[in-house]
Parts: sequence; C-alpha cells; structure tokens
Amino acid sequence: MKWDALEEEPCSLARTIGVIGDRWSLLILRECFLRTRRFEGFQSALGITRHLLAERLKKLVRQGVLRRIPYREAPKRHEYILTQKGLDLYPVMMALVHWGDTHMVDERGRPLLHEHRKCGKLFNPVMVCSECGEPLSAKEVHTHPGPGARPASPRLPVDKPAKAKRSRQAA
Amino acid sequence: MKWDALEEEPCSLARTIGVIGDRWSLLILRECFLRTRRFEGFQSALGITRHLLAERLKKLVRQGVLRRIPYREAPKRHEYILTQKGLDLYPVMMALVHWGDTHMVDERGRPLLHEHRKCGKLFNPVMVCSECGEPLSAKEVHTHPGPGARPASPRLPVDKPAKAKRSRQAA
DNA sequence: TTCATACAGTTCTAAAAATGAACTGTCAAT
DNA sequence: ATTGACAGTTCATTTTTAGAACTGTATGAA
Repeated sequence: MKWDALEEEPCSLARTIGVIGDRWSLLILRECFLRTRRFEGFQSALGITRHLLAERLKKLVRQGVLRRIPYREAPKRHEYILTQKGLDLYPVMMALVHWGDTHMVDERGRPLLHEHRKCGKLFNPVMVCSECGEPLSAKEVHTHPGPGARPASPRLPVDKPAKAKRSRQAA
Repeated sequence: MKWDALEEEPCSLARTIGVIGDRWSLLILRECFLRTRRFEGFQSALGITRHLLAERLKKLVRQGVLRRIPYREAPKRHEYILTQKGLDLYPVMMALVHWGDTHMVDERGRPLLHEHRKCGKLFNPVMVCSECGEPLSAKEVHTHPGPGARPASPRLPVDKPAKAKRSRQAA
C-alpha cells in the first residue's frame, strides 16, 4: 500500500493515521502541547534527526495541524504552533496517555498528573457518549455505514463466512 | 533514538507509541474491533504484506494487546483476539476516528456512524474530566510531575528561557 | 490418486525511509 | 575576526517495508 493512499480510504481512522500515524508526529505534537515551538526545542527534546524533524514539521503544516509563524526577520525564523485542527487532537493525546498510565507504568507510578482547572482536581480522561454521557466501551457501540462509506465495499469484511464450515470440530 | 527505548521513557504517551505507534498496528487493531480475527482476514482487509503482518501480530501478542488462540489443531491455526488491554484502546480508536470525522471527511460525509446501544442514538465520542464530567480541552489542563517522573529531567523542557533575550525586537 | 485451494506463515530481493554526521548561511555577541 | 545560536539541508549508511514467491498441512473435487 502506498502510504499517501491512506488519506483516500473511506475510513476516518485510516485518514487520521495518514496524518499523524508515523513514529514521530505524535511525539512532536506532544512537545507542541507542552509549549515547545521552535526547531531546536523539538530537536533537543526528542532526539529526532534534524532531517526528519524538518520533514515532519513541513507535513504537519501542510496538513493544517501546525501553523508556521515568523518571529524574527533578519535570519528568517519561525515558530510552529498548533492550529485549532491541531488542538483538536487533544483527546487523542489524552487517550494515548491514559492508556499508557493504565497499562504501561512501572512500579513508580505515573510520570505526569493532570489537573483540571475548572474543577481543580487531578483527573483521568474518560470517553463518553455525546448523547447520554455514559462512558463508552467497544461492545456497546454498533457501527453503520455513513454517507461517505464506499458504495459496494469489500474493504471491511465483518466476517469471512461461507468458508468457515470446516472448523465445526470446535463449534 | 532506538525505537525500543520509547518504552522506557518517563512518558505514558511515548510508551503507548512504543506499542502501537507504527504505521500498521492501529489499522490492525481497527480490524480487530471490527471482528476480524484471522491472518488472512487482516491481510486481505488491509493489503499489508504478509511478512509485516506476521511481525506486528507477534508484537501485539507479546505486548498483551492481542491473545493468540488455537481454533484448529491439524494444521495449527490461531485466532487473534483483543485482550482487556487491547479493548482498553477503544477510546484511542474513537478519538482518532472522531478527529478524522471532524477534519478529514470529503463532501460525502462520514464513512461510518456510531450508535450507542445504551441510549440508542447516533453519537460522537467526547473526552471528559473524570471528576467533574466537563469536556476537556488542552488549555484547561495543567500538568504536574507524577511519582514516575524522571528525577531531574531535562527531557521535557517547558521552555528554553535565558537565551531568548535577543528576540526582544518582537516582544 | 492427483490436483486445486484454503490457510498461516517464512524467505528473499528491491525499494523506501530513517539515522548520524557534517555542512550552509545569517546574524549577535565578544 | 571569531564564536555560537538557530534553522535548516545534504549525503552516506543502516534499518524497515514492499512485493513476490515459496513451504507445509489439510480438505474437497475430478
């Protein structure tokens, strides 16, 4: 599969991965959320090669996730800051962080705690249903093809029936 | 940076990326959530090379995200199914999908709609504070070092002060 | 009995991407 | 005149990925 083809897939997950689904983009964005704005800042915080950093920043700008803003004229210098589209990735970041907090901590505990300014408490992010407010889990969600679904699509086979007859020895 | 080093970083986001932050793992997991379980199913749905698919499945099993369960003896065959750790990635998937739905759809609209069985409505996933239930945004959250933070860490410099004096021409 | 097909991989070579290190160019401070 | 900060670019080397073919067990068909 060509990697750019992802953005044309009739799947919002695939398209999102086309934008931020490589090894570095999310780490660069982590730095953005931690208020890093400049090339050297990203580079020294992440240890990414300068070559790749330049590439990734360009891509994120092209995708509208970051904006490149001049902050000095003489030797042209720019800062990279999150656009609204970029800020909207916050739930993605929090979901990833929370999974790591839940499943990947060592005996010492979480590296970072989050405080919600509105209520003043340390919190966990919870994914809820916009309609009823209940926390979501995979089993309580049913998917339907939407208007942008591929018309007659063999792309997401929910099952491969018909051929599984043979495995009756276990059923 | 060695890629395995990510899992030792004192950052839950980095550790999570160490597990699922490559080009294919999240797409494989998408298929898992859509109830694909077998090698051929993943391969034909994704178009991933067989070689990589085998590698990624092994890694996901090693990480405890998938479990490899025999479903036929004669020619040994296995199914890959989500563990609880894997199911816990659901908020990550939903966050990614929702961002794609918001920022990456074409004129035709969303490829997939989600229905919440509990309330019967089509919904969007919303990330809220576990303490007060309000939706979260980056600006309302303050981070503190937790118990697992690196002791004297120059790893996540919130700023590079001291040297920025020169750029006063703009300030 | 032979042949084709399903399934779950493994092996191999070529192509693409990432790493590491050095280099470029502008300006400020010394 | 020299040094250092900053934001890249260039290039050789290494690592990953893609693409295709191959392996091996078993089933069903001819």
